[in-house]
Amino acid sequence: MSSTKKEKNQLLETLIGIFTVDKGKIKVLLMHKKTEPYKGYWILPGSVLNSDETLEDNVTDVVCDKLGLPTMYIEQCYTFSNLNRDPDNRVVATSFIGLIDNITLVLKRQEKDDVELSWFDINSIPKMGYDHEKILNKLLDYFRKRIINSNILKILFPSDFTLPELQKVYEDVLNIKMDRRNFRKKMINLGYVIDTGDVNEGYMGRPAKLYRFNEEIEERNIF
Amino acid sequence: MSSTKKEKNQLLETLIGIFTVDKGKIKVLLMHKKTEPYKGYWILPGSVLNSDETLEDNVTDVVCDKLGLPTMYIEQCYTFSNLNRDPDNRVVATSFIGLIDNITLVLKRQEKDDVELSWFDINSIPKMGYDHEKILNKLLDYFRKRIINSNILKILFPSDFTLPELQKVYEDVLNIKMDRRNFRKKMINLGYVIDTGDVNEGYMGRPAKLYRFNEEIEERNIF
DNA sequence: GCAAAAGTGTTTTCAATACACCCATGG
DNA sequence: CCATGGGTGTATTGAAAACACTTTTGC
Repeated sequence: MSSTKKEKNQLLETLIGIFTVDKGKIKVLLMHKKTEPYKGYWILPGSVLNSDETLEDNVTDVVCDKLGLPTMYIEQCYTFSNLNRDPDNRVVATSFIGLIDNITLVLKRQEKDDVELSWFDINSIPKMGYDHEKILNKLLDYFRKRIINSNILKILFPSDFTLPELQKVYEDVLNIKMDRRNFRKKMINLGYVIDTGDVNEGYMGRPAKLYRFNEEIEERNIF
Repeated sequence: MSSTKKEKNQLLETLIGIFTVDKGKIKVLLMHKKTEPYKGYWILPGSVLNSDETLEDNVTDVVCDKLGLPTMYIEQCYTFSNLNRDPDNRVVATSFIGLIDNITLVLKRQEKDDVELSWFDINSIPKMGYDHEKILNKLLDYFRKRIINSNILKILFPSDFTLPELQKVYEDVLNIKMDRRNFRKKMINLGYVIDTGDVNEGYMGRPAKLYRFNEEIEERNIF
């Protein structure tokens, strides 16, 4: 609302949508805003760019220092420059996606008690502050395209996984249904995944075989 | 882009790679720099962002006012933030591709005598100033991806064209060779182009049929 | 009639799709 | 033995790829 105390001409900020897979669902990490404007709303984590760092360095710093997460894979998505994005200043935002697998996340996460973070299912996003819902939607579009035209999901499935697990995530993100047999054929015959020889015991029903992504495969359309 | 007298903390600029098709070749429009630094080098057109405009508005203004070109189709590509991009200031650059067909270009272009512009074949780029060669390469990568996963080339072929012409451009940009029969089959059978019923007379050899892009086709992978 | 450039048809291969039954485990 | 979930095979369709000869024009 008011041009309160910030310096003028604060120009560039980063915003990051961090995605992980938890129990077969894609989640995004959002931050609860504790000050006006948009107090009580959820926002994408981010930070104003300093003059001595690149956007990518800034994002990595935000991830590590502010959120207490390990360094992760990031990709730049889009730069937003609408005049009224921020009620106080003219701020241009460059958005990123960040991907981290749940195992690394749990192992290397350091709790920060000055920020309230929460993981949201990408199909039920809460009320967001600023234009962050629009930005998150663009990040999701970008993520979906990357999932279709690459095997980027391997970053979220680094260790042994089952094909039904993987299929559920593809179906969840792309919002489609796939035939189990055809999915297996594609993944195995086209060489995207490799049978580890192990099985996933201790669950209901027949144990599933465990696979890992084939690192040798070139970047190309999967769906 | 800057000279030695600008204010500090000049933060954000736009850069645009404008592409057109001329005589079956893709060309990019570059500007000859007349002042230090990088005097005599070629650079991508662009301009510093004002606080009262979006990046997209800024690009459109550059295109119209500085270059004397008609408003054209643009897409944002990538934002570059290396610290040493510009020797004088810390400048972050958001890059765009611009596409315009040669007929509209010739009809609506207004000459500006304060800038020296030249079209370069994308396969023989001159020595460029700043980090613009790196940025142009990224723009070309982006453009190639868009050509593969959409029928964006239709913007450069708005009026009647022949399939051999179109094929040559695909081959030129993607640096591949295609079979004439298979190319025709794809374009016609999958509905990307429509036979206008006219033919291209007055050239050597058998006259070629004229086609136009099918506007009804949804965005999807072509190659 | 010949040079130049464009048009055309067939076969093979392989991924995409559709579809129904059997298998391994836990309780 | 039954409920749960995972694994498997076959037939069809359609695009991709490979490949050589004929047609239309200008000169």
